[in-house]
Amino acid sequence: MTRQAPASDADLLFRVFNEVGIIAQLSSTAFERVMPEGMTLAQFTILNHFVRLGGRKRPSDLASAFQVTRATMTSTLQRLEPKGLVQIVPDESDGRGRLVEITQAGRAMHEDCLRRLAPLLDDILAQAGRGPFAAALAPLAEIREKLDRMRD
Amino acid sequence: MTRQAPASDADLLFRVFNEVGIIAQLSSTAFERVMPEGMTLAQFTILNHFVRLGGRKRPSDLASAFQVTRATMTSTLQRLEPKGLVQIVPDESDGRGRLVEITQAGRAMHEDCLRRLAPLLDDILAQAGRGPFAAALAPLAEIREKLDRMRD
DNA sequence: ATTATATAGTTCGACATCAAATCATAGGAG
DNA sequence: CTCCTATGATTTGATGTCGAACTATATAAT
Repeated sequence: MTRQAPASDADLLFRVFNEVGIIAQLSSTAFERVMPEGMTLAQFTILNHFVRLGGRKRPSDLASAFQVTRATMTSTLQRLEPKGLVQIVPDESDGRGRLVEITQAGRAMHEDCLRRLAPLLDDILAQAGRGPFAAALAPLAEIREKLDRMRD
Repeated sequence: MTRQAPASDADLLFRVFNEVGIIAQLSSTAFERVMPEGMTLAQFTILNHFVRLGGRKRPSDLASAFQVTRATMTSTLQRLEPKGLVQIVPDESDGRGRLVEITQAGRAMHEDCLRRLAPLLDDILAQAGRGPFAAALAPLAEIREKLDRMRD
């Protein structure tokens, strides 16, 4: 039902990356459609990080945590800060660095996002069940880890 | 090894979408780093479509085939056409429509891309093996299919 | 101390992407 | 035939993303 067996290993990889690309696309736009006006997945991901782990982080540490360039992180932080969702202060111990932390408004926004996301996740679970997700998680984590390591 | 079991179904979905997002990011930038100057994954994907299936397609059909908006397809075609990789002609049977087809230069570019991609795929296979890809393909296809259907 | 190299952050230009608005043509209802 | 709605394509404005170039500070080498 899911088509024929791949003709080669290259073909297999091609198909996996293709599915991954489409799912990333569909899921991120579905997420953003239910989020509060102006919030994006990239911005939410940063708020989520601080809600889970707390503390302060340098922009470059956030960049490597999320596998984006420092330039990308600069850009995203420049949208979060004016909205008052994060606060950025100079790093006293390093004249080059800055430190990012979440604000109360940021926590509230995160809560709001989670509330709005819940029905969407329920919908997806109702449609697909947890089966394919449970089956996909471990192999995806392994692929991600290897690709990640290849970058260095 | 791959962390703890998810605390909830929502958490499971979260993690899968997170892995998918990172893999999509890493793979597309890895692809683009080996491609000829100026070629992107989005552009290659279109050439690939025509090499595999031939014929002519309307932009809106391409858009739905690749799960992007018509606006996105317009933008990508506007980069391919000036490079002479595709040709766009008016649709005689519909005054609104246009028809896209690949050119000889487009086929040559596609060949070149494939040649450059091969070592990268070999690299990935050497690092990760085909195992995780084979394990991930079917569940990913199922997830994609369900998400896809939810859009309508 | 001076110089060289590395690192943190930003800026810039390019591309992909979306949503919303717009324009043109097609097709159907009266 | 006229009007209304649907559809194909484009434009516009915003965001995320990259790589490359740049500024400033830190660290190491001599």
